[in-house]
Amino acid sequence: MNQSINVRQMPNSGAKTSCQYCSLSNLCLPLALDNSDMKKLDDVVNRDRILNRGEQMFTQSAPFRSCFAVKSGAIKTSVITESGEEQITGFFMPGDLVGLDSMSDDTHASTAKALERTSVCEIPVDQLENLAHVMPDLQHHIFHLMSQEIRNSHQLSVLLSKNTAEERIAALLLSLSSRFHRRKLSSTHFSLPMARNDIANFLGLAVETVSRVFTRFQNQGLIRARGRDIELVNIEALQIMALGNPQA
Amino acid sequence: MNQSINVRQMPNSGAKTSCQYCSLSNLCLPLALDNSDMKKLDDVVNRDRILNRGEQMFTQSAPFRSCFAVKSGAIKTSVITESGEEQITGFFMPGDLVGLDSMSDDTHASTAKALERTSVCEIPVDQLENLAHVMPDLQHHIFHLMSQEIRNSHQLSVLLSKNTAEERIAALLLSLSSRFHRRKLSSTHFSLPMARNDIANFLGLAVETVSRVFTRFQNQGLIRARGRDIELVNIEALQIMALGNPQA
DNA sequence: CGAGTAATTTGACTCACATCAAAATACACA
DNA sequence: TGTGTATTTTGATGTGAGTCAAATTACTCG
Repeated sequence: MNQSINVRQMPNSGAKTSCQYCSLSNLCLPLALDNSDMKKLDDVVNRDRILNRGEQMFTQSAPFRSCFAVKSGAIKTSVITESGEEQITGFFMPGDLVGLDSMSDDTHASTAKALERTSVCEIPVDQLENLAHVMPDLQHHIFHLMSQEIRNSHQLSVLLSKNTAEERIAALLLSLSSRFHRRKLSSTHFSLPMARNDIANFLGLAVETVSRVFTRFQNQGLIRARGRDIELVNIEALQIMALGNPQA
Repeated sequence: MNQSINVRQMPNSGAKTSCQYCSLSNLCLPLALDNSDMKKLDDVVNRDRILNRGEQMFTQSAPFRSCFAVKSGAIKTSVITESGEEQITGFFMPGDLVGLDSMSDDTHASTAKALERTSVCEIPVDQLENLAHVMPDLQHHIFHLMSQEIRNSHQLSVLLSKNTAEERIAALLLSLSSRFHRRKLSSTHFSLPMARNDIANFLGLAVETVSRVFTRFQNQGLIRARGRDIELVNIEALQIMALGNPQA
């Protein structure tokens, strides 16, 4: 709507930072692009849509018109089964692209909801597709992101079908840790963006089980947890834990 | 099983049926293309690679150079965890495209193995990407297939984390049924391409559980099963079963 | 700040499915 | 066509995590 505004980028809150100057450009779509291509991308992006905690970014079955890049905050996506149950399919952090599971379909395959106050860039898909076929690197990058998402989902399937509650939670903590790390944040001390309930749902566990495992990990000196504040005390032990029983 | 009839009508054995005359063109890549585009696709496809049962089409971590379209037979893909366990991530039937989880990466994210004698068309990715640049419809179609695969995997996650053994197996049988149907084969009487073991692995169950559920279904008059030969006797009941407990 | 509500934790009990063991079939191939 | 191997089935038993219930702690907002 207002892509012309981004001409001036000020180190100011609420400023419309162009892709070129966005601190996430090394994680997000611009990653693959040279400067001139980035300008074109810039023009189709609607910046700074803000979502409050709990607010939906899009809803399953609603018309699909845009993907969203997370700028700050965190998003969860979930699918609702015919019997009405929710299954969280992913957590998205700054730099991640949300909505790829609906690419080239006309309705959303999932629901996306903000876990905290979150700002996103909206990228209309028709324009993204147009750009992609004049910009080979962009097409390549989208293929890459989508295949990455397939792989993530396969990893989740492995976790769900092969691992114990402890292994799943250790794996999730380590995954979050490495994602924070890639964003230049502490990999050992961070704040969980999601509630225990969401962790439980994502990992196919009961909330009570998640809670119990957290306290068990704490008692074993693997982590320190106060609410959402998490400190990974013994990463090596967590890694061994996450691997599961290696003799199997 | 018998789309090979089309192959036969071309001169000499090992005949290269063009995409244009392939009976699977309405399921496979050509679906999205007009005649002139299809010719170009045709030129990059290596036809009629044959795999015997158990033979690997590609292996996890091996260099990724091609996707494969299944012509006849069946393929399973699986990922191997660091602890050496296999998780089957999908079953692929004629018309399906295998290898999308590795698109735009340089190594395969999974292993693909033939469940029975299988023939495939090999499509080099670099050429596929090049074609996609110049053919918007092809690009669009690939996006579509990849997002479809993300969704399939999400569905699997739902199954693994929310459903009982009976519900999972009912869902799998119905999924196979509809896939046979789309290929103009009987939706109520078919031969399972995979062993009980593969079903168990895919659905995150023990073989013994799969076997027990099959006999239970048979005793309840839902199916008739003799080895891999399956007849769906009461589809409605299976559908209700697959939905899971609706009051939850 | 304090009341009301939501999120998290803890405990007691249950059960669906895994595991272990072994028999019954099916299948490959000499 | 028979023999050895792999697959499938059936039975007995154990357990990890779910469920139900209730206390505790953390938030929200007037």
